[in-house]
Amino acid sequence: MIGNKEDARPLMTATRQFPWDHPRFKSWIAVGRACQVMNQVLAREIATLDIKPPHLDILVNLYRFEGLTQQDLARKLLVGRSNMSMLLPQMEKRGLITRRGDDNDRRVLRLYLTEDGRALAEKAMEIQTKVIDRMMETSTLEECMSVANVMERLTAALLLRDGR
Amino acid sequence: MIGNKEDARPLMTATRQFPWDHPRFKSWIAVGRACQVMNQVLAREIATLDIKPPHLDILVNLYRFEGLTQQDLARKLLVGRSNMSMLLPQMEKRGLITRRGDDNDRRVLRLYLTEDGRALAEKAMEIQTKVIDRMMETSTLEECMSVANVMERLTAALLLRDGR
DNA sequence: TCAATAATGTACAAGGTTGAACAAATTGAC
DNA sequence: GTCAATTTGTTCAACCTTGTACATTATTGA
Repeated sequence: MIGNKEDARPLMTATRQFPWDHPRFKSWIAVGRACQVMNQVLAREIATLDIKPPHLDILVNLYRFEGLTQQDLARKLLVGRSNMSMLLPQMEKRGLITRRGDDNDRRVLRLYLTEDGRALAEKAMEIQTKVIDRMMETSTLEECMSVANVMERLTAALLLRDGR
Repeated sequence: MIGNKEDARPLMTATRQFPWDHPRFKSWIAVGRACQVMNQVLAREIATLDIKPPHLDILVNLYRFEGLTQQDLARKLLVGRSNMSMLLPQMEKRGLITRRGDDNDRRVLRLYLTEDGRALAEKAMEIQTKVIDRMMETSTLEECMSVANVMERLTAALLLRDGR
């Protein structure tokens, strides 16, 4: 025989293992892409309200948790304090939120939605819900819950391991 | 009877349905958070190579698909052309890539990794793979593949529906 | 009580991302 | 062949995000 099995095998198994061939790698890349597309679509949709994703996140969180401090909010959104210091004054000037000092701790500013802010938040959440529904309707509820499960485990693991 | 069944029911069903109570909404929020944490951890890890996530994406894609044009690359990464026009000259100055004009179409610039770029890409991909593995090891391979499946369907649906 | 330490919010510089306007090159229709 | 429409890459201004340094206020411990 000119080419026996021992000759051929190494050529196959020696082929470099590229990251993009790993199932976990591929899986995560898909997640990243989905997120990116999602954010772009969401950004386009809420542009009709003249806000962007970061403002949406702020509105939703203040709608849900009134009286948060800037630090609390930054932690919830996983961004830096300085980020809040840039965005919140804008939104205050625009009449969407108010910042009131706390009497017990004069370092902190507590955040509240104004009437306009609350109304805008509701409109924005309606849009957001519609986009998410449109997106996730390609999956069963069972799949959605499985995805949520995986993501929560994974986030917890990473946060525990690598601090914030 | 003072309170019959018809009285009680409305009080239950009339409670406002908040977006964050919808399984699909919650699921998606979990995905977004996971992505955010992941990118932050990845950014910290590859900072040792003095690059940031966007540079990593570029390196990996050029490693895999040599001779892409700037437009091709931008489309793959789902970013604007102008973004590439800002980042690529930096990377060229740094000696990681070369940009050569195409003789058949003198508008386009084709992109190639240099030796340094290729070496850096390999180091970066190693780090990226390690981070992803660490993150996804909280899930079974089966779950990973299910997640990938959901994400791909969802991305396709959104891209088809809302253009790029 | 008083000093060291920590927490909160701000200011600023640096850098990534975008969209619009632009020049150069290609394509297609007539 | 010629002119309009399209494609590619660049420039620019605007905005978001980050990290660092800073001032102010709380908390802790001698």
